[in-house]
Order: sequence, then C-alpha cells, then structure tokens
Amino acid sequence: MENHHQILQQPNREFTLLRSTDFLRQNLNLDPPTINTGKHVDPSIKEVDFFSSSSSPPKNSDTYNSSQEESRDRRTNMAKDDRSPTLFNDQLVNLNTLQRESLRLQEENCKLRSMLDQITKNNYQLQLFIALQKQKQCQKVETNSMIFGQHLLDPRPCTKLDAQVASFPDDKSGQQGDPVEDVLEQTSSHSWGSSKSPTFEKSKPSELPFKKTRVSVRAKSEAPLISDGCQWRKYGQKIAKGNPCPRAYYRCTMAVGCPVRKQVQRCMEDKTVLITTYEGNHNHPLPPSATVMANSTSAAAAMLLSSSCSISNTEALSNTVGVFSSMPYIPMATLSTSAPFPTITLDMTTNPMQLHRETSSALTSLLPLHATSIPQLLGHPVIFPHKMPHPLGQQQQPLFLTETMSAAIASNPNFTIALAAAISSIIGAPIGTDGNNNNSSNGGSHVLPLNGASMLPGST
DNA sequence: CGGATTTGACCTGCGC
DNA sequence: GCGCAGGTCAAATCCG
Repeated sequence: MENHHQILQQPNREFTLLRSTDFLRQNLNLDPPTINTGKHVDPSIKEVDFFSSSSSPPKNSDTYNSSQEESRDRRTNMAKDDRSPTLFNDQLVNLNTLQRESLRLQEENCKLRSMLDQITKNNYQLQLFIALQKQKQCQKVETNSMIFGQHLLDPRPCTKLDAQVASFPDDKSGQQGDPVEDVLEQTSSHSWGSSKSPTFEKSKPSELPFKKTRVSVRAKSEAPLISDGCQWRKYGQKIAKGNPCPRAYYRCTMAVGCPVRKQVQRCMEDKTVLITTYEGNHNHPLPPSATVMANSTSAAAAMLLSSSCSISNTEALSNTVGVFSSMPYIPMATLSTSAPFPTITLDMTTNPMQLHRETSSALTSLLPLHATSIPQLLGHPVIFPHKMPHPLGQQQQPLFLTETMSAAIASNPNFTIALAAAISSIIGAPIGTDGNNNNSSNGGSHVLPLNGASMLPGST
C-alpha cells in the first residue's frame, strides 16, 4: 500500500511508466510492482524487467531465478492462450522499453542526487574559495594599476591568505566535521592578532593564520559604548598611533569562552563618531535584539566581500555593479582589504539623524560575520564619489549608495530595522529570533548561520 | 566582597 | 637583530 501511495506521489514520467506496468501486471496476473523512490535501485525493480533478454539476473539469486522462470512459464502459457499474440507481444515490447527507460531514469536520478549532495556539501567551501581568489586577484591588479588616480586597495600582498588558499583546508586533523566549517573557524573564530590566552589558540608558524574578516560600524553616538545586546568586558586599552583617542578592547562575556571581541574607538576627525569593530563568532545564542542586526550586517559584509573586488578593478568600473542598490537603508559600506584583516565598514553616520543612546542600542547590534554567506547579487549601480578616510588608518574601497538611498535613510527614522528586513529578504533567509537561521531551503542559496553559534564545534 | 575597569608590562608580528 | 605598533595579560584599583 505504501508503494502505491508513492506511485500516486510521482508526478513525473516514472509515474506514468509504472502505472502502465502495473496495469499490465494486473492483466498478466503478476505480482504488484514495487516502486523505489530512494537513492538505490531496488532489485525488485529489476525483477520487473523479466522480459528483457539483455538484462542478466543477479548472481546467487535463487529467488530471482525461480520467479523469473515462473513468470516466463506463465507468460508462455498465457501467450499460448492469447487470441492476439501480436498485440500482446507489442505490449510486451512496449513494457520492456518503458521499464528499461524507467530504470535508466532512476539510476540517473540516483546519480544526480548523489552529485547534488556533494555539491551542496562543497558549496560553502567553493564560495569562500572564490571570494578569497577574488580578493587575491584584486590585490594583484591593484599593485600594477591606479584607478582614477586613487588606490582602492592595499597593495600589500596577502601572503597569508594565499598560503591558506593553497593549503585549503588540511589542518585541524583532530577535528571532525565539514571542512567548510573548519575554514570558517579559521576565518573568524580565532582571536585577532597575537594572544597569550589559553582560550584562544596561538597561531603556530606551521599553521598560517587565516586572514580574518572584521566588521566595523561607524555610528554617531555620545555614549562611550554602544549597547548591542551583548555583554562585554573591557580587557585593555591602547592609544593607537595616529589617533589620540584611546582604543578600548572588549570581550564577550555572555558565555564562557566566547571568542568574540570588539574594539571601540572614536573617530579622529569627528569625535562624535564611534567606531566599533567586531571579530569572531559567538558560541552562544544571541538575544533577539542582537540577532537581527547581526544577520543583516553579516549578510551585507559577506556580500561586500564577494562583490567588492569586481567593483574595484578596471573591468568592473566600466560596468560598475554593486550589491546594495536593492538595500535602500544601508547608508554606506566599505571594504578594506588591507592587511592584516579585511574589514567591512558600515557607515551609519551618513544618516543626518543623530544617534542617541537609546537609538544606538537598537541600531548597532552588530555581530561578526561569516564570510562565506555570499549570494551573488551583482548587477546594480554603485556610485564612487570619493574615498573615505578610515579611522584606523586602513585604506578603503568605498561603495557609496545612491542619493535615493540617502533620501530613504533620511526619511526613515528606523532605518536599520528596515535594513535588516531588506537584507534578509534579499538573502532569502528569515530573520531568526534565536540566532540560528542556518537553513538552506531558500532555493539552493545557502545562508550560513550569521550569529555563528551553530558553526562552532559542539554548539549544534 | 565580587565583578568590572584601569593600566603598565609583556608578547608577537612586521618592517627596516 | 632591533625597534615599533598592535594586541593581550594580569595585578591593582574602583564601584555597587
């Protein structure tokens, strides 16, 4: 009965074929057919092909041989009694052809499913690899050319990145799991820079550190620290070169061993601008207030990573494309590929509305990204008016938005909420409230869990 | 008193 | 090898 039910669910050609064989089987007083909807072709399907002289029975299958002989005898007897042997033979020929076709289709289906599984597995890895290769190519181009008389990329070679790409990914032998996750771990979960803390692995010379990506948010705020829904503990403060304002170092304390850190520093040019830079993946669920913006900014940053290189080279400049024209509420986004880490900067300061403490709390719940969430959303114009100086002294690739977007920003007091919704709609992933929206059911485009919790070993 | 912050020392990477 | 700068540690201090 279950098999018949599966038949009814076959909306394709197999359904028709199998219904035909079923009809013939009933007329021939044979056993009901069995349908295989799984990955493997069931031997019972081959049994259907008992009329085929070319099909060889499976070895060591007595039951098959006996049933085949019995069926053959039955066919012979029925053929003797058949008043229309020609018509019957035609039916047999058609049945044989249909069954062979059905078998072939099922085998192809199995192969395709297997290939699809493999492709799905490798999708994350491939996307990350492509993004890294793009960055690498862009840096090579930049070393030899000036675009509009302006450096858009840091000319320093990304030796570590190259090495990592070349050895992709072979270490972490003691860790099981998807290699893509291993790469992601190297991408964003390790601490930035050197560390003596036992919580964070010290990068060994034999294990070249992966070029990590940071997300930086520029927002006007009078508050010394932006409330982003997470709990932070300050562990250091430095006065960076070139900026009299001290840079504070914070570590996430919402969970033991959470590797996420952030730097907070005021802009040298505008002391009202607070620059918050995040790195790492949380190993714990995020509060709802932090999840939305985490998803949004992570997605935006990931798209920047995937597209900015094509934007910055000369070929793309003649046909300038970008990613944010369909995100009307992102004021400005920049990508710095300068060493040591590529930094995504989302500039909220173009919004004329001054962000006060309460507003900042709702707006800037930025959390680190996974750099492989790279939906290809190219094909929209982006304006390049000027180069924005980066407060941390990094060279930028400015991706400024259109005036329409700026107007939308100015007119929308709650623009980051709309930003989250807009990006989420583009990515195709729902805005999760638990921070675990690591689904892949959006028509094949894979959106990684943007809060990173589920990407960490043991957190799934 | 416990947790958070401050701050000087230390470590590491990188350029010269 | 040396010096510089960024990042981190951890003891001292502060605060509720």
